[in-house]
Order: sequence, then structure tokens, then C-alpha cells
Amino acid sequence: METVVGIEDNDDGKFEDSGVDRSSSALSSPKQISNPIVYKLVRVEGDGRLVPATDDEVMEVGDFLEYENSEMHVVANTGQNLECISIERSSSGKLRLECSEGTADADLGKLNAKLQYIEQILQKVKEEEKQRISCGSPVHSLVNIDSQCSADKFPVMDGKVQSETPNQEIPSIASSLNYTHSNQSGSIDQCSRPSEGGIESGSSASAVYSNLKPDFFMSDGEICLDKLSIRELHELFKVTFGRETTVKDKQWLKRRIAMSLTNSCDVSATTFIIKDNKIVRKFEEESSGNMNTGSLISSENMTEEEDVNFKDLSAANACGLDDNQVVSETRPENGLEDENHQSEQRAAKRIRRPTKRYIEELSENESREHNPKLSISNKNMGLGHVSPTSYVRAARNVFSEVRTYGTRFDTLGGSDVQIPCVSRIRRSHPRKDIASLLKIHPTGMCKTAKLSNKLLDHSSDADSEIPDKALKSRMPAKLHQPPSSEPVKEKHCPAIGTIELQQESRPKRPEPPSHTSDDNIVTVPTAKGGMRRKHHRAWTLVEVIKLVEGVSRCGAGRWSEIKRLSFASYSYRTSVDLKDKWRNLLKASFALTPAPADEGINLRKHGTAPIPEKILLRVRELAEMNSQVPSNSGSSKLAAEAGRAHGGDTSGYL
DNA sequence: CTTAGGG
DNA sequence: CCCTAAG
Repeated sequence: METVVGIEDNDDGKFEDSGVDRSSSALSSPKQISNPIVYKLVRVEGDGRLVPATDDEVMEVGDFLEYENSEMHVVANTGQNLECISIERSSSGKLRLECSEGTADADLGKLNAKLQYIEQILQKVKEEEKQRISCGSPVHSLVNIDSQCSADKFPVMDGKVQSETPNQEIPSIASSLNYTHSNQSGSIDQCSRPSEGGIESGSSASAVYSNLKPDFFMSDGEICLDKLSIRELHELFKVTFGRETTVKDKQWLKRRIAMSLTNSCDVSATTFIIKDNKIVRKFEEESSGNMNTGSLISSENMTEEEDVNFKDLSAANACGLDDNQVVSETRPENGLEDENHQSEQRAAKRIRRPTKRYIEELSENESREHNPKLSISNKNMGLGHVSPTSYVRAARNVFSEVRTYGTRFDTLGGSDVQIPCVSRIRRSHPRKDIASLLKIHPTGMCKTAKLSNKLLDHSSDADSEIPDKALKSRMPAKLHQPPSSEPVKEKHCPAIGTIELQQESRPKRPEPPSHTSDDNIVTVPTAKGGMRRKHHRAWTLVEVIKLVEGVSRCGAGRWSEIKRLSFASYSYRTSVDLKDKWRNLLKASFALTPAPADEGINLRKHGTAPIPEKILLRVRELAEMNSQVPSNSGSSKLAAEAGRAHGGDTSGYL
């Protein structure tokens, strides 16, 4: 949480130096790609802070990533190391802090022991996998990943353990993360790291497992936990959480354990997998209960993409759950089980689904803490026990629009709870609750929001691979990508916007200035008393061009079509946005050309000539075409110009 | 849900 | 941009 705050601080840093950011991301991206963990693209600021990559960023890197993906297996090792390092660097400070804060030494010791144990298990598994791989199983890629992950994890997991683990490279940070994670979902860094690891391991492990014994996995998964006696569950709980529990509720224990295992970083996940698939399975069922997960797991021949998806899903679920749990748990540190229980339930509720608006708000605010208010959003959700399905559903609903690949990325990001990524959903309606949340902590909420996002994303992803996504095809992207949540861009990181701009503009030409980077988020007081945020995302030249192109192709008025065709990659920019922008363009184009001879002149007039005249001309042309009424009585001007435009160079453009 | 228009 | 009405 605290870490999150730090991110928030970034605001100042709008990354004007997007160039730098980009470069960094680009550099890391390939490697990242190789690593499942790395998936999340993160921009490292000068401070060393990690900023979640935006969709745009992801897109940019996307090519890279995709490319890499094909080959990544080989590279993976190197990539991971690098990534780890980078992460470490950036986040280490925070992480450590948390660590210190975190669990008691005793707990740590236990954890370490557990981790070691897990590690051993993992080793075995790896070996098995390798053998399998050598045999030529398709899983190969997965295996590699897994091994890598495990390696990372280990070091990370036990800072103490380091000596034992071969990888000393990995900083103690990881360990701190893990612990922290279990105790608190804390800083972004932590979250991202652990979650990633966890996800990765989990997915990989699961994948592997599936290869080995698909059937078993499928059928038994849950059962194992069920079979455990309460005492055993307690034992497991103890190991997992480093403390004993008096709770007798088997269900609760199972849930708890499963969740923690899944979530918890590498170690837990790994252990989990290795020891009992069941647990994992269980977790999945409970959390996601999705066919998707199951199917993915079950399929032996998973493609990389699928794997990725799977990972994402698991990660998302895990993360979400974890966070929730963590939060709930942490608070009630009193240790009363009852409290924990309650908190857990609450968490579950929370996860279920914040309103879009809510989410957005959260991301922006970055409220560092989960507010109790979150529960409000949850209100809607059914209480009782959380059914996995409900989660999914909620998520889906919320993100229906968002769910582009970007969303998926989010999922990854989701794994990192910390990263502020909220997928931005525009049309959500503001809610009072939200408003209150916002007011409360600008900083906080990130986690929650993220979590929710993750969940949502995942769920959505899981549910579907939505055609759109598929179309877009950014499957790979999804892998690499992180996080991105758009919301982040706008709100948290101005940088994102900048980046985006760069991306787009880069190809053609840098846009003027200001724009991009700033997301002006202005909160406007509503009569109701709620605050509504206006996020402003400057239109880049590229976007404008795309829009014009789309209009030319589909015709004005078919915004949804245009959106699908030309703005698939832009999760923000709704059809309404397109419409609005077009309206503005029309206005501009008319205004612009009042005088026929002045193309050059137009420019001169306003120092700011964001939109090239050619485009405006083109716009005018299109407008005319649309209207098909050159003879508009109303605007002679328009007509005249239009005519001129036609004759002129305009047509050539685009 | 998608459009269109107003604010 | 946001919001709302209308198809």
C-alpha cells in the first residue's frame, strides 16, 4: 500500500521522458516476454519506481513480445534474471521496508522452511518435466518457464534462504515480497513481483502437472483438500500463514490455504502445485470456478498462448484473492479467527465487483487502502459464500467494454496487484460510494482497484476469449503485457499518456506538445454531491488519422464499426469518443478553411496546429461525402471548401 | 447497445 | 469529455 503511494507520487513525473521510458521498456520487453513473470511491462522511472505499462506501451512492445514469444523459451533464463534485477532495483527499498514491518521472524522461519521444502519438490518436478520435455512433449516451453520461475522464486522467496539457493542474484526483495504478500499486500512492487512469480509458477506448474496427469488433476483437484482433516488443514494453515488457527471451518481453511498458496508467490504456488494439485485445483474452482481454467489446464497441448492465458487467469484470480485476503487478514491481526473469517468474506465480496466507475475512481485515486467502502460496491454481490462464478460474472459485466487485450494485460498486471491498473471504463456511472472512496484516499485503493480489475479481466478473459481480442490477436501481447491498465495511464501516470503519444506520434511525428502526457483529470463536483472525473486523453495524430480513415471506410455515424476496425487497440476511445472527436474535427475543418487559398495560412493562424490541414481537409471531404449534399444551403462556406478540398490535394491523404 | 445531440 | 435521450 505504501508503495503504491509512492507510485502515485509519480504524478509529477509525467514521463515526459517517455522516450526514456520507452527505451527502457523496449529493452526489457524482450526479456520480459520470455518470462512469464516478466509479462507485465513496467516502466522504470528515474526514481526506480515501476510504472505499469499502458496499453499503448504494450502495443508498442507488442511486436517485440510476440516475436520474442516464439523464441522466448530459449532466452527465458536470461530474461528472467534481468527482469528480476530490474524489479529488484526499483522496488527493493520498499519491499524491504515492508519486510521489516511484516511478519515476525518466527513466521519467516517457518515460511523459509516451507519454501525450502517446496523448493525441493519443485526441483523434482522440474527434473521430471525436463525428462518429459526431452521426450518432446509440447509443454517444453512451459517447463522452461517453470524452472526459471522457480529459480527466481526461490531466491526471492527466502531472502534468508539465499545461501541455500543457487541464485544469489535475486535480491532478498523477493523474500520480502512473499512475506509481505502474505501479510500484507503491500506495495506495488511486491505485489507485482510475487504475484507474477506465483502466477507463473502456478500456471507452469499446473501446466506441467496437467501434462503428467491431466485426469488426475481435473478430477482430484478439489478432493485433496477435502480429504485433509481439519488438523491437517490447520497444519497447512500454519505453514502457509506462519501462525496457528483455531478455526474449525474446514471450508474456510481450505479456501484460505488454497488462496494463500495460489496467491502467494512462487513458493506457495509451487508448493501447492507440487504437493497437491488438488489444492490448486481447489483454488481455481473456488475462485474462478471457471471452465476456462479447467479447460486450459486439462489440455495437454497447450499452446503458449493458452498457457499464457491460463497463467493470467490463475494469476489474476490468485492475485485478486490474495490481495483481498491479505488485506482482510492483515487488518485483523488480532488474530481472531472470526475476524479473519469475516474479513475474508468481505474481501471476497469486494473482489466481486466494483462498479466500473468505482474501479476507475480507485485507480485514479490510488487509494492505498482498501476501503471498507469497497464493501459497498460489493453490496450488490451476493454474500454468503462467494461463488466463483459470481466473481467471474461480475467481472465480466463490469468490463464488458474494456475487455480488449488490454484487459488481459491488466490481468497480468492484475497479478501484480500493486500496479495501478484499472481498466478504464468510460461509461460507468458515478456512484456515491465511489465518490466517498475517492475523497477518502487518493492514494489508496490501488490494490483493490487493481485486484478487482484483475479479477474482472481474468474473468472476462477466461470467459472468453472474446472475439475482439482474438481478432486483435494480441494474444501475445496479453502475455507480455502487463498491466496496463488504462486507468493508470490517465490517472496515475501521466507518463502513460505520454508514452502513448509517443507511440503513436513517433511513427509520424511528435505531436505538439503538451498533450499527451497530461492526463488532465479534473474532478467536477456534481450537483448530487458526487464527484465526477473527467479524464482527458489527448487525441494523437495517429488516432485522428485512424479516425478519419475509419470514417472514410465505414462512413460517419458508424462509430462502433470504426471503433472495432480502427480502434481495437485503443481500449479507451469509445465509439462515443470517436463521434465526439469527429464532431470536433468537422468543426475544425470548417473553421479552418474559410478561406480557400490558405492552406498554409491556417497553420499560421494558430500557433497550435495539432491537426495537419491535410487531415482537416480530408475530414471536410468526408463530411461532404457523407452529407452528399454539396449544396448545403446552410454552410456555403462548407460547401465551397469541400469543393475545394475535393479538387485539392486532400483526397490523396490517407 | 449504439447514435445523436447537448452541456 | 460526460450525460442523456432515442432508435
